[in-house]
Amino acid sequence: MTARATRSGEPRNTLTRERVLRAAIDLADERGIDALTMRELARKLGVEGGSLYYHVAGKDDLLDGMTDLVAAEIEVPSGSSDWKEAMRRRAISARDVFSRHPWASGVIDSREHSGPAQLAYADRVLGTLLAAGFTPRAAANAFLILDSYIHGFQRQQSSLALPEGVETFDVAEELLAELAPDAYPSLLTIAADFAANPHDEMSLFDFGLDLILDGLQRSLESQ
Amino acid sequence: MTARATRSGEPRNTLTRERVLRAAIDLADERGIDALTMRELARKLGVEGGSLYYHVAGKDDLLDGMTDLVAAEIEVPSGSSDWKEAMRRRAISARDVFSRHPWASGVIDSREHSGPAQLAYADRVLGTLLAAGFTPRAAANAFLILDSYIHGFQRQQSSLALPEGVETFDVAEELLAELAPDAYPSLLTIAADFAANPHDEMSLFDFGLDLILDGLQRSLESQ
DNA sequence: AACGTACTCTAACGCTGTTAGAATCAAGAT
DNA sequence: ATCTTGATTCTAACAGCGTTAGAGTACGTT
Repeated sequence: MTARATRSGEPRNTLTRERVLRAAIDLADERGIDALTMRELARKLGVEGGSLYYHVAGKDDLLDGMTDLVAAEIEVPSGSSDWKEAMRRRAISARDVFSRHPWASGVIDSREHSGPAQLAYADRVLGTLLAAGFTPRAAANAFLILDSYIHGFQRQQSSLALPEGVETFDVAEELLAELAPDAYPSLLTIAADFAANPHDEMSLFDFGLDLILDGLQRSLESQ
Repeated sequence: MTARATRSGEPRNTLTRERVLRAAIDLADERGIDALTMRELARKLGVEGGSLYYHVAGKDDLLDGMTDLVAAEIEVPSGSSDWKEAMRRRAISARDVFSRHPWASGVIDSREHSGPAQLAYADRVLGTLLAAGFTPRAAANAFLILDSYIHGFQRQQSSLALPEGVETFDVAEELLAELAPDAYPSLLTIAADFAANPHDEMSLFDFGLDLILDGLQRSLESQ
């Protein structure tokens, strides 16, 4: 079973930190973050549970490595003169990445260690804002607002914060109307509107994104 | 030990769902969400682990109940004519609540079921926005942006997303300067600025909050 | 051919959430 | 007073989790 030809000098058939992290990301993508267990990950790699600890310090280290690899997927602004367009592009890129890895947003939120890719990402974003004329304090705040929105949007996509794991707005509307007709009238109005006028995910995201970017621009001009 | 006088008709010395939830919140407040284990919670209540399952369906139900109780602490807008002031007040109230219960923000984010208090909270907020003239879609987006900012701010307060669990900016500055002097220049600039000009938490929060509220008002006027 | 390092396996530890059934308690009915 | 009944808690175990120490294996180097 381990009879793999070793003709070339490259290490053959042996695990790597990178391979472990990639497999972990795949597993979390396919079956959810709760299915990511050390033994299950080992099984996916054709290896026994304890063997992973040679390449990874523990599950915390595993999660940190995964999130940093995901952060590296986010397209980072590079020398663009238009800060607004640069922020829009990186926000949309981040949204795409988090949509490919739905578990990542929540894991990043709960983790306190940042890897090099996350630090580089933050550094480039903040650098773009500073270059645009934002004060350090304003740049930090702009970064916080934008990133919070991206994460919040991802969380909303994952689960609409409505009872019983409802997924679509029309189902939510029915459920609300039956369960408590008069208890949550505004919630019902919103659900009904979204059920009647379905928006695609992209335009919904852009709506809030442009609002934030315009607000940031105005605060920059009056600074 | 269980010899408690039972003179009045009230149930004496017996557990309640409410009491279990309150004790769980206290435990999470005092020793962190990771210390909240069924056995530890039981010990705090002077009872054995399995006994909790008579009052609570499981740990998921426990967490859902806790978050809903916390959500009930948030001051909700009531019949105010000024939507902006109402939103500011409830945002600040929410920030205070999440600052009293630092674990709550993360738990709410990772949970998909919303209890009655959370639904009522959302309903009142959305109702205020709708009454102010926001379209359903704009109201939903405003809610998302504001709530994301509140959660994001809380997360930033809990951990500044800098390496090694750094807490204050001046320590972060030193660490960055030593570890990688030229790797993250903008991050260093920000850290240096915050170390030199310490802002209190409140003014930092208000800074971003006002920016968002102004942006929302503008989008309402041009709607 | 033997060595030594790099990698993996095995087996166990303590901890977690959860459950079924026995035990206990409080109190109303007879 | 005793019996009965239902509500509440205890006991003991289960499977699964992350983690670790030490034994085992493979393989490039000498």
